[in-house]
Amino acid sequence: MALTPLQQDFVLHFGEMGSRWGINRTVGQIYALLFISEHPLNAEQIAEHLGFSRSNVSMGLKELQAWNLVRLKHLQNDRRDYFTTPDDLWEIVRTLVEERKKREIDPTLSKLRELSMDGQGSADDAYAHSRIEELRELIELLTGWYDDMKGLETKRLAQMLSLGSSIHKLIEKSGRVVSLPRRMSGGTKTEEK
Amino acid sequence: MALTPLQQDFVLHFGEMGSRWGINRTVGQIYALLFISEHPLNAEQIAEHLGFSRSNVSMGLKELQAWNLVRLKHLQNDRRDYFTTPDDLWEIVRTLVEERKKREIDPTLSKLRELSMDGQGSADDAYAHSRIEELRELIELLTGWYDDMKGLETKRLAQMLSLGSSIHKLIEKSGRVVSLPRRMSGGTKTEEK
DNA sequence: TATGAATTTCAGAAATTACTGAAATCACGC
DNA sequence: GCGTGATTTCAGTAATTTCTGAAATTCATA
Repeated sequence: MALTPLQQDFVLHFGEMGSRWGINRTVGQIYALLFISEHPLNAEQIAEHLGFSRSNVSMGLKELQAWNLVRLKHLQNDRRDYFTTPDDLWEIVRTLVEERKKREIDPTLSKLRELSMDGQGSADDAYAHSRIEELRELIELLTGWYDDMKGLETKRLAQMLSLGSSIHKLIEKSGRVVSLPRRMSGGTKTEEK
Repeated sequence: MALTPLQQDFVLHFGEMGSRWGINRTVGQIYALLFISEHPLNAEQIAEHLGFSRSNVSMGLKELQAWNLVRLKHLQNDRRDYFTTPDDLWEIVRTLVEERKKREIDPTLSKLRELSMDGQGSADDAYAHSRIEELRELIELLTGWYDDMKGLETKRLAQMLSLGSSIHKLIEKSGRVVSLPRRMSGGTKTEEK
């Protein structure tokens, strides 16, 4: 029942990193444990492995469910909930990015749009307004790109990642027309430094 | 000396978001204030604008300097330190990504490499080891892509972002050879679901 | 609808993190 | 070096977050 040293080390690392990732130690460890467990685990098993109270595990699992990072399974003749992480790592990454965007970017983008509307007149706000506007445009560009990319099937995505920046040579070869940016009129002010 | 409502709103929003971004309220507000201030500010001005203690501002600025997110300026006949954010938003984004990677990804990648070496024998660890290895490979792919992209000049980067996923059509047209992935032998197992 | 296992909720305790004011340090002009 | 102002450090306090055990709730089955 006890964890091997390898498992122990992995789980503890994720616990420590938790704080940097904006989750707490418990949640990090629970996720790590599920990630490297071949079979689904129920809350009690998790509590036992990690030495947390049952209620703490319950809260941690709730948090992970809110992040959409765990899957719920049921076994025959056992009404306890069993948890796993998706087998497909790409799915995990997609979820992680999506959820972080939702929590960390989207609220700010809304706020920027709002401020951008509000703050148009006043001369006192001229500079602040232009900065906010610039920031908004940049974030719109980045999230627009992301929204576009997330639709790609995994195979193509991996392909593009492998190509890396050398893709830009393809853009050049393609006649450098760079088919008018789809998304934004002018794009952000791209002054090269 | 007081902030306009627009500035106030912006600053408070960044303070609130701070916790989600893994920084604290103070640091978030200081950064926001510097970001929308046309001219550099010294620590005392910041403390005054935001209503924090002088020492808190000092710590906040230290943190922002550790993140490499502020620039230090000096004015004629004034030995106080004045702070600004870079004019170029792209530079800010690059710094942000780089620093977050350094804090949030790199330590985990090191750990995964270590565990990947350690945990090779034991049958008990077979599954955990394969999961760890898979995760390591995926992160290597992603960070490799990032390392490659970060060298691009801003103009090209913005161009690629505007193109979004339609780039993949260029890859196809280019003869679909997809010049052997530069970085990894096989790439992560790309099973399409 | 009563039972009991599984799970969640929640109030308080414990731990961590943020913030302050006072004292210490630093750095520059004299 | 000495004095003055700017900045940092730091120990104590405040605020926040995490964690626990006990009580409440849920829910399948008898």
